[in-house]
Amino acid sequence: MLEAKLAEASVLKKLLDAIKELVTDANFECSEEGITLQAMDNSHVALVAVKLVQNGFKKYRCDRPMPLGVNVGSLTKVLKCAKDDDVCTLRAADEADVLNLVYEAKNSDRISSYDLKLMDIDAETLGIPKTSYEARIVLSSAEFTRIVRDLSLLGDSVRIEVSKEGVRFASDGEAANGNVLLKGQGPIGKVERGPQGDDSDEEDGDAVKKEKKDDGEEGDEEEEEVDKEEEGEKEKDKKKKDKAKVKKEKVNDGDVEMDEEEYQPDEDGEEEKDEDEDEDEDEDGESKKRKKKSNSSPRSAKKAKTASSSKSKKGKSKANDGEEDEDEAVIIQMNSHVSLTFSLKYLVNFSKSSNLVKRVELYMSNDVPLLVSYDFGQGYIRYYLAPKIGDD
Amino acid sequence: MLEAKLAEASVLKKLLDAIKELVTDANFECSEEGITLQAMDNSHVALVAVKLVQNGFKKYRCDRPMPLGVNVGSLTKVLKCAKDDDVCTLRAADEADVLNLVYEAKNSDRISSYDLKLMDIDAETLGIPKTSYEARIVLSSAEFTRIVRDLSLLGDSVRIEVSKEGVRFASDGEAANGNVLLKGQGPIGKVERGPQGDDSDEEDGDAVKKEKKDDGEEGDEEEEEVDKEEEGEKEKDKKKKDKAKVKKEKVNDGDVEMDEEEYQPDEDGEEEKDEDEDEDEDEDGESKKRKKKSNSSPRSAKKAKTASSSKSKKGKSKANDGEEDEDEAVIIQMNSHVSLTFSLKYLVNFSKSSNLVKRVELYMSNDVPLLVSYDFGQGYIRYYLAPKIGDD
DNA sequence: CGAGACACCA
DNA sequence: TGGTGTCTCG
Repeated sequence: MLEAKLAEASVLKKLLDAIKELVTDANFECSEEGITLQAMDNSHVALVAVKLVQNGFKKYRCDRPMPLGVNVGSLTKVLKCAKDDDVCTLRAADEADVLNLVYEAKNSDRISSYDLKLMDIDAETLGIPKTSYEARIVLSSAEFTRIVRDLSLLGDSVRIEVSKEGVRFASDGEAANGNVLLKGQGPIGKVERGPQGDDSDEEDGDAVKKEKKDDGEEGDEEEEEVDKEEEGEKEKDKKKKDKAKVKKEKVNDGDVEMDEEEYQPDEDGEEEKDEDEDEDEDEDGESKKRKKKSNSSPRSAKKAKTASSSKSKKGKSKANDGEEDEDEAVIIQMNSHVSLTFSLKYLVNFSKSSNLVKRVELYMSNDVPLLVSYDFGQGYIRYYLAPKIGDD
Repeated sequence: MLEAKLAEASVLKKLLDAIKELVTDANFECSEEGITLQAMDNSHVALVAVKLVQNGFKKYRCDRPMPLGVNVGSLTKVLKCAKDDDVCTLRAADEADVLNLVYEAKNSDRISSYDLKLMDIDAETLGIPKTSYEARIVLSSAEFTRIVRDLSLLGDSVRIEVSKEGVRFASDGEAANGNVLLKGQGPIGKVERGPQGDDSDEEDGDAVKKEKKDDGEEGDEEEEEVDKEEEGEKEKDKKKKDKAKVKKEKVNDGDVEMDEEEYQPDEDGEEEKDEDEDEDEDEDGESKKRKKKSNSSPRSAKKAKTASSSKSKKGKSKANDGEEDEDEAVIIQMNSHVSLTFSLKYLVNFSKSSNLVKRVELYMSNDVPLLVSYDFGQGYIRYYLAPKIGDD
């Protein structure tokens, strides 16, 4: 028995709008912690992971874990029948073959009820790729949308390069080449943490296939071999980082809002700096400067809040003028130089989630899938996209 | 000789936008009472009737009845050349082969003149179906649009069911079933009147063909036989109702603004309650309560106003807070349980008229065409749609 | 201003 | 039935 009441149907509507062109069928996994969905896109290049946490619901009850296999297109249609501000209740009996959605108008003189046929979907065990990264970018989701849309006019791929200079998005096309450089707010610091969530333990990052790079002419120096040997490197690397992460989170337990400030980068900053890149010689210098930046990071306070964070954040930014550019600031954290090439088609698709929340986070390491994370108060939607191989 | 001056071209524009996809050619019948248009849609399933009453014009003169056969698409194009707030004058000489449209900008520094070629169109004598109904629903035209558009995502047909519970729109589709229940404002009363207009005398309700029901799996218990025998019932029924209606209209003649209040439901309320349904046992009680509802009915005052009613109404609802939900309230009147199935495609099409006026009225009786009526101050646009047969 | 939806056309 | 153009919505 599942009964989940959302205060506003709009969240669900936006989520499904965001994934409907990526995924045709998917299981909504309901458990007492909330509802999650994980699915590969149809070409198995991208992976999408959605979570709606239990306490983001007005009311939530799920007696025992149950997968609800839905056709995403059908669910999207049914959700189109909800007004954005309708109260939306999802119900499914155990072993039910339909998911019942009830929409109640705010003034409650209209009650709509929809029964969506459920289907059995093979629960493909999807490995979520590694959870620690060499680079983390936080920027306005609207700006991210704009960048990938702009570049998609020129070419099919974008090379995302994180360096001390900032983060550069570059695309080469038939008619024109273009690139966008984001400078970042303050000095570049170390990557302070991976995405927050409960899927940190799943470790087989191979669910997202490597995509054959089909355009762009630069840097094919390593190819597959590096891919293999990096895999080994990453494995060790990840263990190290997980250890570091544990320490970090313990420190943060005392004061969640201080997580960025209290984090000690010196240890794992040195540890994590390992492979291919050799431009990190002066990173210690940057680490020192970074402390100043961290103190002014708007993200630190926002990120730790749960549930209604997006609302409260908005109110805050209205209230005090000093932070109204909070949505615009670009935060760049980097342990080592990262350069990856991705299909713009997917990134454009991912960026549809920008209507969910003002900020988006990008996590990258060389030769592993990019993570694009939209964390809204009541949960998150995350996309993983394998890089095109052969990028420099 | 016809000369008809409209204060705002927008009315005509909207009217033609509303019918242009339903009708390709039609006669505008001009007489001293105004201009009417009646046409079957191209597949002869739906009938559309438009009236522009004489006193809704800024100036109106029509010496003798004349039909103006126009290609609706062409007229639409010509009307697109008018700005919404242009003063629009229609002119046609007797026996003319063109209709002249003149648009004068409000500041009158621009005068446009268009001559639309006329054509001879067989005046198919169109029977308007019966004018008294077992159920009457008045609701926000935007909400009606929304409901039929939502349900059209799921299936091809909608079952509209009026009961004491309210009015339910239900559609079954491949992927999902859905229904919308509107509760109605206040207790459910008797049907207090049919649509107001001058077409009450035309009685052959068969102009709108019965449409073969092609989907929906429930309730085929009766089929054709009932259809036949109901036809006889309706014939008697209609006579009774027409009598009642005459009486009613006489009452209303004295004070058109009071038509709902002054109407005495006891007589024809009893008379009209006749056939199939047996859930009217407590309707007398409801009739008494209904008076209270009627007094607060926003529709009564609004309906009778002419010309600029929609504008003034809007201003009013802004001005005094008590009536701002005037546009949202659902009024349900029912003599007996009604359940009919219609093609959503047509209803969606009809609902395009919602930009003409905030409220729409639905009139229904079992096994006869649905009437969807948009009454704006200067006239009306009404649609008749045959039910799919075999519905329960 | 972009994108989805809808109608028209081929 | 699919593609294209327009329109309205976000």
